[in-house]
Amino acid sequence: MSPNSFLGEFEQMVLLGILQEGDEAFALEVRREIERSADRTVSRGAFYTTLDRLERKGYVVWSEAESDDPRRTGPLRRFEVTPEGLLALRVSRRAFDALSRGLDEVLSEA
Amino acid sequence: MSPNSFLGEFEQMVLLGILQEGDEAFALEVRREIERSADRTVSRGAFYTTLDRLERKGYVVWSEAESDDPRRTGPLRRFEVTPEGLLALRVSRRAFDALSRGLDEVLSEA
DNA sequence: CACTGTATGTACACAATGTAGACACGCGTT
DNA sequence: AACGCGTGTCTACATTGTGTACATACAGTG
Repeated sequence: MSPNSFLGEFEQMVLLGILQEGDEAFALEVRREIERSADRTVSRGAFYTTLDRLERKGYVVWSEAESDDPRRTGPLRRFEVTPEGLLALRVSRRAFDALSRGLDEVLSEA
Repeated sequence: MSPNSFLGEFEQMVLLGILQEGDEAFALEVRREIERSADRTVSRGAFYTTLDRLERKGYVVWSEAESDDPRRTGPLRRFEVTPEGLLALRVSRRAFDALSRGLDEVLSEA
């Protein structure tokens, strides 16, 4: 029934990161958010590649933004999750929630 | 800090499925559990491949079991999540929980 | 003005994970 | 013996994850 095309692990994180940043979802801010939350490093290459794939799937869109920092140049991409992206995220979460039901104790660290 | 080697989406599901089945985590039971919870089909090939990879990583172990059904033959694998597997699962979840913080409303379906 | 450092973003290659299809095997039933 | 059913294996290929090297632009410094 479901599209059988699940979001990858990292794709979900990127989507969540964008949502976290709200209106201020500049690419590298999102990246930093993920690094903070997941306690790991994320290379720019990996990050932009994933962003582009999500865009191709129609799960995110972006627009140029200007910045107050005069040193910034180029596009400065600001991202937004589309309704389709949100839906995909929800579908994934629902599956996880169902599979995690009753396992809270096991899954929470000692 | 973290191993930077995240569990894949499907790998997590398999781990969760095994935990759900508890002592009765026979391969195809687990598979059915995932199909139920995630509302999608899972081919045997895909499933066993993932199981083998999890085993190579030391995240699951299995033992043969006999069955009450005389028609059943061959190994009949019963799985178990190792402490390492459980840890990996927790690490992944922690990252997701952190990234999802405050997004409950957005993520719950209408 | 060239030279260096910082901040974005892009291109590309390769590794890891996800997925299906075809194959093997053994037991009951016919 | 031929067939169907329930398990499990092998293998090829698609998708996703990840790093490295590169390009561009501005500010500050000499």
